[in-house]
Amino acid sequence: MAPARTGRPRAAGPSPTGQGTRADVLTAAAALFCTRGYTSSSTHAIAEAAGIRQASMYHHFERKHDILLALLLETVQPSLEVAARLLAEDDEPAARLWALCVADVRLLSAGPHNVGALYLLPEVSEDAFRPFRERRSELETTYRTLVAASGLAADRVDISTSLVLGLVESVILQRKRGVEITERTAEAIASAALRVLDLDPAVISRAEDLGIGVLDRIA
Amino acid sequence: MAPARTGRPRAAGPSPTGQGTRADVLTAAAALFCTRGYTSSSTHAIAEAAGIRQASMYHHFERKHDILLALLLETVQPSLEVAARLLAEDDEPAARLWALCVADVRLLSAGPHNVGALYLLPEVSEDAFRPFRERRSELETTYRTLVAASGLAADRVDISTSLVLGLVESVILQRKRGVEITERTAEAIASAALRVLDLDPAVISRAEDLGIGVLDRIA
DNA sequence: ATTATCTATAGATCTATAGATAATGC
DNA sequence: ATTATCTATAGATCTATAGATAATGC
Repeated sequence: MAPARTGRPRAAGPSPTGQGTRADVLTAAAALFCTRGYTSSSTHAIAEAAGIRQASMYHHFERKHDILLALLLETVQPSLEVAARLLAEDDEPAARLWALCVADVRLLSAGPHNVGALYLLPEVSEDAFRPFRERRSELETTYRTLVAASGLAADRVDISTSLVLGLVESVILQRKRGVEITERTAEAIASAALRVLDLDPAVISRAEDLGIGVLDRIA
Repeated sequence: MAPARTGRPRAAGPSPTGQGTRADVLTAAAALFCTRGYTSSSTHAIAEAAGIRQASMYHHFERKHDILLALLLETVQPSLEVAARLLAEDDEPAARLWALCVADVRLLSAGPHNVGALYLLPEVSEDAFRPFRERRSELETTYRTLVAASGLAADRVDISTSLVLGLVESVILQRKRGVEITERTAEAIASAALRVLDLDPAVISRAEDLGIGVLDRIA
């Protein structure tokens, strides 16, 4: 969205993103929330980085909560879309799980800020962020569905799903440490996920091969 | 440490832990920091849970920072001790790595609070917590050393170490979701770590068998 | 006398609201 | 007239310090 054409001009110069004030605020808040956390990032600091005065943010967001909620939802949304498309495909579950892991690692690695770190903020368990937690829970259900369909003993589905999620989420901690995530890393994580499931090596090899095709089709 | 025998009596009754005020404060702060985070937990809220008035905390801790730092250091300390002992052993590296994973998962699962979550707080990257980050970095070095010694291609050591750490740390996120971690889970995670390294299945089996003995000896 | 607590508060925030202002649109 | 910004500020914090107080120890 282009900058507004009406309204009092900014005192501090033009929009840093050139995408309008809402985008300026979200970009500034993402940078601060990912590095310093939510409560420690004042609305004043966000506004300053967005190139406006503190009170002006309230023209675009009713409360500070709404800024983080918007960021969380726009972060999980692309993952949910990939997950929904994968659930509708007919390929082998292991190949689709591999593809989901690669896609999620790519999304977590993309962009200038480590937006996955938002999900680790303690404030996310507050009431205001329930809409995000529900979406996030849907995503985990997709992981669980694909794990279960990969031909695992039923009593290992829950723990295996957690371990797969742990591998994917490890890129968030990696980025926190400043490590750059490459496409090679994404595929290494997805393959590690299949090994964690303890599938037959032949099944794993084929899932990796098929997974590339699945990704091309849906991502 | 037993409650103090001198000093003005508390207005709010006896020490909740029965271990003295310092322990009361650390226990109260652990519960709050793990669930609501650092900046969101006021010194007033900590003091109230500890059974004293807000200002009385400053007799035991110079600054709020020092409370979190103490918690972080006492959380990483037992892991470092296990790691140091394992480095000094002669067993196969894969068996020692398996033992380190089990021991760390046990430590992360122990206690009433999810103290591992402290390590995920964004405030931990502030200057005041550098002493903790240094210890934590030593621990990661031990993981890397054991991974490297397990007979891996040199160009896979870094990524594999990150994945192993990710698996171990996944118990922090598990506990956040309310999942109880059992001994069976601890061993499942350690074994998953060896599979992530893509070691020969026979090597993995033996490492698991030997690992139990290593644990008995050092933990 | 020493100690650990207490009450009171200074000074620095921080969020959100009220209302003014300076643009464009009609 | 509408809009998006601005300035100013109310009211609610929150951390850390100052100094009083109520115990025990000697």
